[in-house]
Amino acid sequence: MTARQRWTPTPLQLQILERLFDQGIGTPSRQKIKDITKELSQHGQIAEQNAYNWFQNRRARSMRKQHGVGVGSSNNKNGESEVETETLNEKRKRPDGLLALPDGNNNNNLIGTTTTTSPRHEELCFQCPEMRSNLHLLGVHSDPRDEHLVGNLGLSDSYNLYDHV
Amino acid sequence: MTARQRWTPTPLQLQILERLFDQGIGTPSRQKIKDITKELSQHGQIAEQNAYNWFQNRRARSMRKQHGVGVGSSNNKNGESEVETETLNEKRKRPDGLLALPDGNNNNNLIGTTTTTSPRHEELCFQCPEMRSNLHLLGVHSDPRDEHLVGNLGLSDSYNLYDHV
DNA sequence: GAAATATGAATGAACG
DNA sequence: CGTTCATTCATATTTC
Repeated sequence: MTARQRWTPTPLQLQILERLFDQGIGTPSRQKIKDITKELSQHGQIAEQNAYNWFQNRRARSMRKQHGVGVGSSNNKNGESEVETETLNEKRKRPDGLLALPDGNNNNNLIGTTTTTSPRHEELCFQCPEMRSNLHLLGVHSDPRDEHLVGNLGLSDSYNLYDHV
Repeated sequence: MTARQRWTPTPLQLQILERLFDQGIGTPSRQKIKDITKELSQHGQIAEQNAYNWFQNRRARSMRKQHGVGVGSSNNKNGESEVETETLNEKRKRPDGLLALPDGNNNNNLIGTTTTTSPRHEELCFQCPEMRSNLHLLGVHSDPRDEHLVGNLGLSDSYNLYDHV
């Protein structure tokens, strides 16, 4: 069983998540999580728990400047609120113009004992699609069915955005 | 340039780190990390994050040795006497199966030159790890806050209410 | 020099 | 919510 045990968000999903995190402040409500998950499902495999964890991790990572070295940047003792402005931080940085990557060897199966020394390394796996997503309307379904997919996450349904507008 | 993209501890630093690790500090607190980093700074360049990561990796590595991964074949490379009786607590078990994604959508055609004129292929080729690597190298990791890129991400107006302008 | 390995770094998931 | 564990990724190092 070589299935992925760990969810890995696709770039599109990441994009959406980042955007949501950027505009959202804190922990999304449960309904929101469901909604987001539903939308993200259109772009890849995802569960509500994944989205929830992602937001939690994201927030925890954002608030890691004064408390601990935690995981992330080197050391940021600034008192500025990074929660909304961490745009300046660059996490996934790749070194300067050294990205002249060798030809894509599309096989990193390290456990494989076979010597897959395929001499042909013609990169062929790059069909990067447009980043534009047809992510249109997020279903504003007023379906308050309470699914216990992730159990009680302790999410507060305090501000239901749907009711606000 | 071409400097150490990755921190490499000097032998002296490694010595200190190992000694500290041997003392039984399974989880050094942040203050400890700071202190240790201070100490290590006298022997070479280091950041708190480095020390933190080092301890994390060290601990994870030790745990792995004890339990034995048993990936696939009987790839048992035991014989390490370095593992001490530090913290052989019970390993955190994670009952899988919850997020076992079906492999139906994992067969991403990388070549993509087929006559698949399907209109929506946004996330078609973004599941395999090898592609992720290539994408990283190419810096295709989408900019989180790129407005025009995210353009019609379709953050529906319901969500925009957080965007208090 | 390429493959195999060691290991630092990133991150999803879980615990308290 | 903050912290920690576990897994993966990327790169430095070693080996052949």
